[in-house]
Amino acid sequence: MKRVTIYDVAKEANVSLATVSRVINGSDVVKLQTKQRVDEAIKKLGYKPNAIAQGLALQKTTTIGLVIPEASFTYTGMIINGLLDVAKIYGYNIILHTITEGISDVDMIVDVVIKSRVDGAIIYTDKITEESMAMLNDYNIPIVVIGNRVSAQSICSVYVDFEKAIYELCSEYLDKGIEDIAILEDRKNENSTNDLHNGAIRAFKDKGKEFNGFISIPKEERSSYRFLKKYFVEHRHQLIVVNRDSQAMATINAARENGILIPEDMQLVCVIDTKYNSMVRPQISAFTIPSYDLGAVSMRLMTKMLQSEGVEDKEKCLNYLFTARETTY
Amino acid sequence: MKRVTIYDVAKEANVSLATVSRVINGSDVVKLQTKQRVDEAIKKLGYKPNAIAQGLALQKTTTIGLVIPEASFTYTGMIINGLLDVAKIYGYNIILHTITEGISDVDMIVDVVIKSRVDGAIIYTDKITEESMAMLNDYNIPIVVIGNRVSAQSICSVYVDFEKAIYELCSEYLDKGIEDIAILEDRKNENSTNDLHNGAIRAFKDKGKEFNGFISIPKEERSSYRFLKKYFVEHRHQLIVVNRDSQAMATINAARENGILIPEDMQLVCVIDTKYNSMVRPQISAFTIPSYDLGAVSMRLMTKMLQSEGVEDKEKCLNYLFTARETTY
DNA sequence: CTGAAAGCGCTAACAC
DNA sequence: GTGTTAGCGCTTTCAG
Repeated sequence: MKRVTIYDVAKEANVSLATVSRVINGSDVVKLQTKQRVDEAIKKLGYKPNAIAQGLALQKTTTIGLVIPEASFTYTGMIINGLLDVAKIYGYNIILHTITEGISDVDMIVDVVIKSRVDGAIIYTDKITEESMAMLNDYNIPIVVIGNRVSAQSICSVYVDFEKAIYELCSEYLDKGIEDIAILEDRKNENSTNDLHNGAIRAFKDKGKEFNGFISIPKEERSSYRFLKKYFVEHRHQLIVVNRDSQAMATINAARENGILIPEDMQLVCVIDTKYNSMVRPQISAFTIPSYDLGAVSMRLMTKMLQSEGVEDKEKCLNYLFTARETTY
Repeated sequence: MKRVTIYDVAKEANVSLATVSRVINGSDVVKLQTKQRVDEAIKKLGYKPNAIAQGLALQKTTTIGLVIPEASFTYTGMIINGLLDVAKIYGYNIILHTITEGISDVDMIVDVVIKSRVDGAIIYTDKITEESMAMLNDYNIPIVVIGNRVSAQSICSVYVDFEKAIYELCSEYLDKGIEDIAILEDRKNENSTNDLHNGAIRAFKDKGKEFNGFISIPKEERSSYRFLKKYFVEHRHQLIVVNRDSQAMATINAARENGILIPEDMQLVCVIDTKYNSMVRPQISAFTIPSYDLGAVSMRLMTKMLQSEGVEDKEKCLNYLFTARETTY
């Protein structure tokens, strides 16, 4: 089926293509009668404007590039949902890019993102380096970074302050006299791990104590579970903080298999909440990240940047919420 | 920063834009010396070809549209991963569209998909109607449908035969003398539910029996869990088959809260396996769908269609695999 | 209110 | 080998 162009419509409606263009774009200077003729022609021919050609002519594509870590959909899913919903409202398309570890890949993304001439990019990854960011910034394309607090000329960010969250959590437990607190490394999320660690350090320091409950998982270990199963043979904690749901489950299983009762012997807090946390037994206490909002706000921010409405605040901090379930008391 | 065009590069390298174009596209007729000059200019200016303009000129975009049900990332995640990996290899971009219930939305997707002039579309949803499919087919754009067995002139499909899977499962249990088998409706996946149901019916029929263990969830119930909690007060089964991991967990929780032991009193099989099935306790027996492959194969099929290599088989059936865990014996 | 014409950046014949 | 030129489909001044 031959694609019907604006020209075909013009001929059918007996007007010039300029007029058709006006009708398409809702220009109000067209006489109602002509508009109707054009509308009919469009319908009859089943004409759909070629977004590519529009993109070329307008120098914008109404699509934005989304960059996420590969294979991360379980925890980025909600973010993407939020993003898509807002994108849909504003009529933006999303081009999906995943990023693998290793710098070279980042360059590839920058390459693709630039070539595809998206109007903007939303990036969610710990692994992107400052250089790549600078590169992107050079191209002067609006960027929203999710998860890290950064900003620059054309870069905004939306994040949740976990350092603060953990700070408050630790402070509270310290006040209750619970001092043997451990934080489990999440090798897949360096930055968040650092945030957690720093929050704990600060909380302990403020009470005149020193935090040294950071559990790092040796490189050679294939999974948190395998590691923890051995770890718990000799180690105990009163409270353990982990990053993702899968780590939480791994912790529960490993602890249980070593005779550690949760929450009686050890309490557990998962930082990133997902629906699975409340599906498993015991239900896992967690910080609810407003994932959906994280995506929605990012996209909203993006639209603002694109319309160069003044973006008053380039760094948006969203609030977390602690949901106590069965792994704490 | 002003975008640098092919024209700037041409001027810089002192050649015509045609030559630059040739270099970009790796045409081998360019003299090495000129090529080098052009390459230098490209590097110096930081030139990146405008994919939009290329798209216009070539009448193709090297991007394909992916259509999935909204908020489905937990179970489509792996599919998307497979898809993206193959897409990356072949240099295709992915535009992401989500589809909500309700026909009108489908038209919107068709609209967007056509307007964005993707080279092809990969669709994963139960909800798309035959009409919309026909519409898409009219536009003569290559389509790969994931999950359902359909094909047409420009439509291929990749699926897993669950009807057969359930048929075999039921047959096996019937042989063992277990006849009280139930299948739980998945309101979010009509078609799969039907497949399951049909498989069971066929299995029973082949043994000269009748299947009537279909559990449909009343419309007014907000979740499987809430429904099952009440359901299990009066009902028992020897084997229950559910579609998704979340339903499996709901079933376990609801059953347990009604004093039903799994697998002792009731065995449980989840149709769509995810990593969560092996993280929870008891670990859930499930059919492993080759999700990643589903995505990868689909994308591979798409590339074939796009290069109009003869696609010998328009309907690709992938094999499932039964993974027995702790909810069956 | 509508039409003519000049691009947007690139590719692909077709010349030289 | 390389340059010239005519589109790809649409938007947008600028005239009328």
